Amino acid sequence: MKNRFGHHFRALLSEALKQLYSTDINPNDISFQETKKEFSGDITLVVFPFTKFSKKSPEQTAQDLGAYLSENSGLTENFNVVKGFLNISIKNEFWLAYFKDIAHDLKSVLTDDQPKQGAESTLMVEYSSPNTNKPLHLGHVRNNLLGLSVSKILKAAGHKVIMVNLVNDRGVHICKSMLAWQKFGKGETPESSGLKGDHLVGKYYVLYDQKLKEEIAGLVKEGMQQEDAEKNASLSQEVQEMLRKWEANDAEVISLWKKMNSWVYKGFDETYKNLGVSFDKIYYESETYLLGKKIVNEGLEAGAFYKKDDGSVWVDLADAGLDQKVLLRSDGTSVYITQDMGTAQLRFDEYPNLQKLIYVVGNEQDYHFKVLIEIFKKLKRSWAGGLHHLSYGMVDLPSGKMKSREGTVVDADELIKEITESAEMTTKALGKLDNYDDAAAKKLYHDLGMGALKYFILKVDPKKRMLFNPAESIDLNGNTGPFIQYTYARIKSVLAKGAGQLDNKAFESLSISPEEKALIRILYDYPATIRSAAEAMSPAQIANYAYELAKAYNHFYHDHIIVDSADGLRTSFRLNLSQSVAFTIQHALDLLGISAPERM
RNA sequence: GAUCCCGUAGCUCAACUGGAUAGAGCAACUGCCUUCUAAGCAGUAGGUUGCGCGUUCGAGUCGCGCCGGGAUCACCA
Repeated sequence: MKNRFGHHFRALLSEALKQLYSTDINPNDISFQETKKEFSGDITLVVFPFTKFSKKSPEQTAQDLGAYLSENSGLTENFNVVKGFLNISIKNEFWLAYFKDIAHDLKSVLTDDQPKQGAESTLMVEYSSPNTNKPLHLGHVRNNLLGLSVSKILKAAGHKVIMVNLVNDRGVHICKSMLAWQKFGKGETPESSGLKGDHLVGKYYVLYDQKLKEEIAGLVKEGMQQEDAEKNASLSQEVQEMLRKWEANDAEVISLWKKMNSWVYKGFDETYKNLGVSFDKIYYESETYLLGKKIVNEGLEAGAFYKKDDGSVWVDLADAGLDQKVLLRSDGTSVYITQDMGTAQLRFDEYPNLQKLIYVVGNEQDYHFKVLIEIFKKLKRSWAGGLHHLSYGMVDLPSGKMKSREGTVVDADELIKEITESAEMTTKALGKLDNYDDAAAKKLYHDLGMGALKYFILKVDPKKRMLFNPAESIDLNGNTGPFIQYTYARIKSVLAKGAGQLDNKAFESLSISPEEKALIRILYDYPATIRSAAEAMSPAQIANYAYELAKAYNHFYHDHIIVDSADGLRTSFRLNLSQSVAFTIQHALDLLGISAPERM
């Protein structure tokens, strides 16, 4: 049971078991659940587990416990027993009292309900982490949306969160686009070509691959073996040479590298802005890739790692069920994981209060992070248990996997553009643009398009692989972002109509309809939903919650007149209820990075 | 080959971590705008939860074995 009164009833039930059956059960081992809607009641206790103590039938046990709880809880209206299920109805007064609180100040209720956590619960979320050799694609979009939303949810749950990005700005793959531009670019720039910087650089990354393939094909035609041709192709040798020069700080190469990276960053900034993501701090791999060697040496001295005859350094993780892993090459240079060891150490040095370091990285790197965590356990770092890989599934297309070589990658910028245009078309077709100036209309299209996209991606459990169907992602009906946004705008419209009629708050005397009670119940669940979503690091829980709430509100809206001149108290109640729902929807959407338009 | 993840309605996803008759949306069909936004509401239809054993009062959920899909197993990142 996620509700707070679950706690109240757990303690009481524990006492009941002691009184009635002389059995000691820890209240935390007891759980209540929501009553299914086909039965009457609010919360349900499954009594089967207790029959072995009561030595009575499930029905009789439920009766006994129900009578006890009913007498002693002070919250119980009545109860009924169906088979082994004890259904308890909570008094309307309880719901109305809670509602009075949130109608008075929902914001405080939300924050008061989260555990008080100070700077000692600082968390760091690393996400996005792009390569600077090509533009962002759909896979990055899922990463960015998850990283942003998880960060916001953790903040809402009372943590201090530092959002960081680790930009992969160096390495062979970066040199490939640099080399191709140098050889074939003829000085092309974003300005001269009109191309967005990251797309321009991406173009040369692709071009490198093409040219290399051509060269290899030529060599093979001349009689060389495929493998030798790949090694001996002048392009791949030049790339290696360029990387060596980069690492040797060669002025010309560094200058080219800086120039092209600056193009990419400008392009990324635009995409990030459209996605609504931001970072508190950006790490660059060019500045961190050498970190970690010291840790390797330390581990070597401590006997946690070992050196092979050729000079390479390894860690043996067999006792953790993993393999051996290389940490330093035989020439002494560092590999990918060495860098990650260094940055992790750096971050815990920089932020001594850091409780958790959360990596938002795709599940193809599950093994990598298992290794990283085991390494730090072996090094006996106190914070090793604070490393957490938030592993998310790949994004598939209806046509199958995204493959950059086959050109089936969905480009992030293109996607954003199309989805915004689609929102524009629908909005115009529905004729909803009275009194909008151009700027407001443009913002609305963007908010709706991004609302559709973000909700579509975030409503799926992060752990699961998901299918991205472009046609469905722009859908605005049913279980979609715009449906929830629409509900918000609709409430805003009602509130405008009832302006000035919210002040009468003597709700105690009101009887409430099932639809109204359902709404209060759902509102009541929100703080616990935030906690649960934070613990699971799952924006999907927030998305599903927002949908449930919007759906319940539309049901209520359909069945009841809100602004009723004949009944001021009821009007005030329903307006307050509507306002609370609007606030909660807006809050939940914000946790997903989605904005709620005032009208649409 | 080894290890890990996933199989729920035609499609996309839920199912409060072992509880009642497995729920939503899309697509299909049927109703509801003279009343606060119809991007809405209500209804019909759609299931042997991949298959088989087992654990127990109870299994989509836990265990074992198959079948199918994916990922990882570089001195790449």
